Order: sequence, then structure tokens, then C-alpha cells
Amino acid sequence: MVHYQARLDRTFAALSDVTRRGVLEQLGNTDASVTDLAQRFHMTLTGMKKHVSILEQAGLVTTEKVGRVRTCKLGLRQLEEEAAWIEQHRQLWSARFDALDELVEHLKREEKADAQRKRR
Amino acid sequence: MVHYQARLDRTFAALSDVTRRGVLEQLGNTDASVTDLAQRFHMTLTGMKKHVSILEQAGLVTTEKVGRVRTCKLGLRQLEEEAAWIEQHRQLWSARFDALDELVEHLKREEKADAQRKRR
DNA sequence: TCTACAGTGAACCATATGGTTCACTATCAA
DNA sequence: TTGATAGTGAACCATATGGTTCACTGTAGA
Repeated sequence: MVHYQARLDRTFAALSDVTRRGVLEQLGNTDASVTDLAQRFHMTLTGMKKHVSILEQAGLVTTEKVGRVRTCKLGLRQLEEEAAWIEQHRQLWSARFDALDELVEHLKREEKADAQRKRR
Repeated sequence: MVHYQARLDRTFAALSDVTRRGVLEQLGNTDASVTDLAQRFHMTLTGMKKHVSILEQAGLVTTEKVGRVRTCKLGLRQLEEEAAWIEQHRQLWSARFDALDELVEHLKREEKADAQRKRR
């Protein structure tokens, strides 16, 4: 696959912005219009539109416009390749760690708590 | 943890460059000096130094200077949080997929093949 | 038909990024 | 001590990024 590296570029870049990660999280709960997202993230429509476009180009979000409103949902691409990349590289040199899975579980819980803290 | 989001920002940004991913891959095989890396990636010393600094700031690489030469190794942080983030978000909405693990395995093999192709 | 609303696109702005060259320091080895 | 080598830092450059405002189009409702 020729575009493999370019796709990783785009996806990791898409994930490197806190707003865009927030949008993904939001869309994990429920679909939303661009206006919805713009309001939730205190940003102009135009600004949010750009973020959505970037996520869409990375395949992480799909959108559909019906009438005036464009609805955003999570895309079909679910970071399989990125997960695989990271997984592979962790395996590359992580033999020396034993309880890595438990660590991941721990961090997942931590992030969940972090997300809840944010919501308040 | 207050800096959680900032760290994800930095790490995903670090991973969004093909050269830096290449450096990580390279360091997975063997430690290397900045000069080594600069040559392998057809870049000036100064340019490579910047990449190394970015990887170092993200905690993905550690370096040690002995004499004139600064040796780079893979850092202790092994993308645990990034793996956890991605894993969590895949779980968020991937219940509808069955054979996801197999897909990941498939993609890992594909990436391996890709890397071998590149090496030729 | 009129008005308000959702989105789009162009232009602009400040800052960041990925790279370079050049001047400099420090160290190794003859 | 002298020359070559490894790295560092400042300055610079082109382009990308993350945001804005403003002018515009298209659609929904009264």
C-alpha cells in the first residue's frame, strides 16, 4: 500500500489536536451537527468546519448534509492501522516489561476519570 | 493528571511525521548517534537534531552524550497512553465489528511487509 | 415572500513546523 | 598543537496550522 505512510501522517496529525480528540469523543456519544460542535467547543462555525474536514480527510469522521444541516458521525476507519502501528512498536522493545496490559487498563480508567472531570 | 492532554498533543504530533516514525523504527533495531540518523535519512545534522529533540520531548527517545557523540535510544515511555486512548475509542463504537483483532493482526503483517519493501 | 439560520469559501493573521546555512564549541587523534 | 569530526544554536525560509471575519448560498418556516 503506497499511501500507508501518508495516511499515518494524516491520522496522527488529526489526533494531535485536543479539540479534534474532543470531537471524536463527543461523536462517540452521539452524532452532531457542525453547529452543535462549534458551540460545544466555543469556536466559530468556520473554525469547527475545518476541524471536521480534517477528521473527515483522515477517515475518522463521516458527514452527510441533509437540508441545511451537516451531520457528523464517527467514520468507519477506527484507527486500526494506528493501533497496529503503536502495538507493533510497543512489542518491538517492550519484552522487558511484564505487566504492560495491566498498565494500559489502568491508564484507560485514568482517562475515563479525566473525561468525567472535564464534563463537570 | 493535568498534562495528560498536552502530552497526547505532543506525542501524536511527534508520530505524525514519517521521518520521526522512521527514527523510532531504526532505534528499535539498534541505538544510533545523531550523525548516523542524519545520514540514514538524508538530512543535515541540525535537521535530525530537531527531530530527535521532538521525540525526546515526547519521551519517546532518550539520549546521552558521551564525548562528542550523542547516542539515541528508545525512551521508556512506550506509547502506553496513546495505545490506551486509541483502544478506548475503538471500543467506544466498535461493538458492531466482530473480527477486529484479526484485522489488526492482518495490518501488522502488512506493515511488516511494507517495512521490508522499503528496506530493499 | 420574507427572514432567520446552517453551512461554505475566501481572505487574512499569528504562530508552528520542517528544513536549511553558517558560525561556533568541544573533543578526538595524529 | 593542529586538523578533522559531532554536535549546538541562531537566523532564516517556505509552507502548514488553527483560528478569525466577512460575504455568500441554500434551505426552513411563518
